Amino acid sequence: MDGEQGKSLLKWLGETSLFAGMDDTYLQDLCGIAMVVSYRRRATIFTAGDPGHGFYLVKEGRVKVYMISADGKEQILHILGPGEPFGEAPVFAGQSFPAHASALEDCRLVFLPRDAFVALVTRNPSLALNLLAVLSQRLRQFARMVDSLSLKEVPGRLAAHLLLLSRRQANGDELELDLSKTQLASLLGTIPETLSRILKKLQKAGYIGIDGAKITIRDRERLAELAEIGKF
Amino acid sequence: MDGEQGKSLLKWLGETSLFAGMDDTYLQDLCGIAMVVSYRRRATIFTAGDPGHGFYLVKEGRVKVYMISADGKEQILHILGPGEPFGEAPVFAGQSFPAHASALEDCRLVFLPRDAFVALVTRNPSLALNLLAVLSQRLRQFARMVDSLSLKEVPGRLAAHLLLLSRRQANGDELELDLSKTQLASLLGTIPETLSRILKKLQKAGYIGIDGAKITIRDRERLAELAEIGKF
DNA sequence: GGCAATCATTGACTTAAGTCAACCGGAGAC
DNA sequence: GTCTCCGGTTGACTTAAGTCAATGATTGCC
Repeated sequence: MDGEQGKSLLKWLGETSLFAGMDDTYLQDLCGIAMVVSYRRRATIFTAGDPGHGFYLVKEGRVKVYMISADGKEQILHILGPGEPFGEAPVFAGQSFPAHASALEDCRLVFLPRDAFVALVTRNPSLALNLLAVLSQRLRQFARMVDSLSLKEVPGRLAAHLLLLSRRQANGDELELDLSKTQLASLLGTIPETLSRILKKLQKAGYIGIDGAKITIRDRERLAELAEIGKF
Repeated sequence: MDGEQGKSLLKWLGETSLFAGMDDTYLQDLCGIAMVVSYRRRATIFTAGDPGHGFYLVKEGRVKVYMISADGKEQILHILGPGEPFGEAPVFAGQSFPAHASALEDCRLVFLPRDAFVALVTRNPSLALNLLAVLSQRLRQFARMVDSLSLKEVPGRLAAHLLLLSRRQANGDELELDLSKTQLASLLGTIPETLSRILKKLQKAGYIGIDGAKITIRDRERLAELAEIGKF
């Protein structure tokens, strides 16, 4: 690894929420074990059942983690962007990856091999706490997801997602879908046909305006209620 | 806290998977901050949104962690038995409990207040690793649950659950449901009526025999296939 | 020991959402 | 420039599973 790259990688790692506030000496160790890898759009990063010899941090691009049913239907579990880690479960709970991961866009990832990383965690309580925070946060997301899949209908899930995007993008009542509708359907636990119909239904009912991937929230009040109640 | 109880609590804590292999000095600290609390069957332990000032370990009895929809339908996220922790998410990801918890049976819990516990984790890398393992394991469970809710039909989920119970109880092809059918329905993301019909359907198809809460697996092969494929 | 309350089962009906198939339109390939 | 392919949309139809209601079966409470 050349010095210039090594240095900027160190700086970058220190800015991720996982390693924020860590001593430079530790970050140096980290850089020593880190490997930067690239994947093209649609490339498979790992598959359920693969032995997990380490985990990843997204440096550039976006990644999806998902499950596939026997007949090929896909359910996206997470979308990860720059700075976010994924594939950590097998690092601490032994075994293998429980899900598949692939690149949504061309991307660059940092791979951290398991053993060296575990050793680092052992010597570094604040890193352990950061990790615990990340995993706890993810458990929370999963709980919401189960709640939503089991107790809400598609319109409710969609409404919740639109409000989430709106909050994230902080652009008033305007927002832009950052996934293809096919991928969004998979994230919401449905199929493109259904998503398409429900978007239109929400538009007809005056909840939203649609212009391609651009959505305008027209009645935030009722959209929030729909997300809450879960039924249209 | 009297000496006799304090001593046995220490021994008990040392035997849980979370604190296994921890030094007695640390366990002593732990006992110092632990509080044993009792709940009657059906009692609420915490509610979604409650500030999480600590987490719990089940000492005796069983606990359910669940979500409730606006119209009262329940989805069980976990069932916890002796030795298992719950409510840890808010300890590390700030904020409040994301779900509800209540006692399935009269039970006795150990409550560990947040701040003292975090301090302990900081000084104790092996505890941190144990915790990371527990949370990772739970993430895995959640991934399976999302998979199952989104990509499998009720018969598939039920088949998977029966096989799980059979493995856990290790009693050949005989197994006993350890939850009321209403609670089982809630765990599988359905309602008692549907569960009842599907049990009967599996019986008619020769997959299982039913005698109250006692189930006999009659065709493990096809049951496994059903669990895998997810469709009847 | 009998009454109330909860749990389980069954039937008739409704409905959300999936399937299958056709079609449109834009992006990129040649 | 035209062709192909993929993503999105729409319509007609099917189906798994939920709702509502009634009835039994158990459990446990005075």
